[in-house]
Amino acid sequence: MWNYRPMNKFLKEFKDRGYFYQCTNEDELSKLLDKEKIRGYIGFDCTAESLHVGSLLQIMCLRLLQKHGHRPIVLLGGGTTRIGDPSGKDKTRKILTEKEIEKNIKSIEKILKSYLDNQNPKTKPIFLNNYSWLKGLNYISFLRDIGKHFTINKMLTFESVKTRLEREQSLSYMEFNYMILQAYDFLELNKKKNCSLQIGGSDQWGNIVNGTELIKRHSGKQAYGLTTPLITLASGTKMGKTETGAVWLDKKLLSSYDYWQFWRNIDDRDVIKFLKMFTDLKIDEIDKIKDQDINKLKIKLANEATSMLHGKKVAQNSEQAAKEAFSGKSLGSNLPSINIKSENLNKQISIIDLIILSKLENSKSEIRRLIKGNAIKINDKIISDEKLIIKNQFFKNNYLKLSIGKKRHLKIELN
RNA sequence: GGAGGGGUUCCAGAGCGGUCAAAUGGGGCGGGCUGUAAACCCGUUGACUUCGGUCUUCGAAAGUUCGAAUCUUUCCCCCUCCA
Repeated sequence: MWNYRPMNKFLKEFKDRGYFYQCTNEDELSKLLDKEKIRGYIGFDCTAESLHVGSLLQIMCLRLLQKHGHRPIVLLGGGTTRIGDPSGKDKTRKILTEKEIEKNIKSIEKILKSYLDNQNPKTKPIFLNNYSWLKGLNYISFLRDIGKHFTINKMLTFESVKTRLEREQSLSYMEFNYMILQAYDFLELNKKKNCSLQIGGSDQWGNIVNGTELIKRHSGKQAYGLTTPLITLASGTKMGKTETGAVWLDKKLLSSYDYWQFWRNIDDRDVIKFLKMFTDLKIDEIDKIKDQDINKLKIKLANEATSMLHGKKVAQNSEQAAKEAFSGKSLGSNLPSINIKSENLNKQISIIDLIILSKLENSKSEIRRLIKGNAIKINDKIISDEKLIIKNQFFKNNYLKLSIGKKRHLKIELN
């Protein structure tokens, strides 16, 4: 075709890595990105105390913007979290207190900073909290300036609203306004920060389109939206569970060892896809190695993903710990560990109490069951007596390795 | 406003006076097989236990009964249909 032009590099990589789901106007966005370095934003909801892997794809998008010389804006939804996004929710979610939200924002910001390049002045992320402009809104002027651009007729057609109404589940006026506020955020960022792109998960499509349309009507400017697909695992389940629960991007909530394990245990069928999505390896590099031994690839994935969050050293330690833990014999000096006081031993602590103390399990009945099922090991020896008293002899150089099942290992240190 | 149906253990869903800590399926956990995968097979899945049992659970409260998830009353919440 005579007017063929290659797709913008950012967009191409965005697609190649599997981040792409929908775009408001792909051709024009591609041209714009070729022409200039832009600012793009992603909003993060601050309902939880930290981010988990569910948000990792969005974070990767921010990194990709940086990589191509664009500047990411991170919008922390301090204001909108006070309202609650009804998208994908059956019920009104619980409203958090101001304090909780502030605390969440701080810890989320910290995580994002660890993923992004904060040095390059041209691409370093801009952190904003929409509470700063939402809190002072004047109701009447907001209705006149912004409200007039929204029709109820249209708003009622949005999926998030429709499903609520269809199921006759109440949707409060407060939540109904969420989409307007998010659109307003985009307008505000467009006006004040010259932000012309919003990226979000596919469930945000409606909210994003509202934003670009509002900008068009209000300022006559063109803005763009991009969405990422919902990641589903080959097994059909939602991404983000480990042996212990949610996969937090915060070592206080999930140890780096467990984080590494999460990636190590990815379903075979998802490995290449995730290498593309969640590592910095080049696409052609991944294509070259994709026929390698699947377990090597999983280790690579785990190392890459863990380094990105916790650093290379920690990733290596986790790999080492895993090797030791699964090869069986050695103590696994890099395993997560806890300390117990030697007085506890003098008090004749039983195996059950030791496990309770370690917090690996919190039900004594469950521990008894595990013992019956040959699941509990101390220093790789199966424990079959639930009344076993733990004595000093179990500790080698003040260490003891406690295992539950094949995957949960803990180093217990005496002091 | 009128007429019905329902709220059961993580979820779905049976039970409808004692044999019910509650069928079955899913999920979870553990074991086996393997590759720390998937699939498959087996076990387990309220808490505590001196392993004899004990205690707490079937929307909430009160009641009937020797005995209630099961019957009665009141309350709360959901759903379907008709206006």
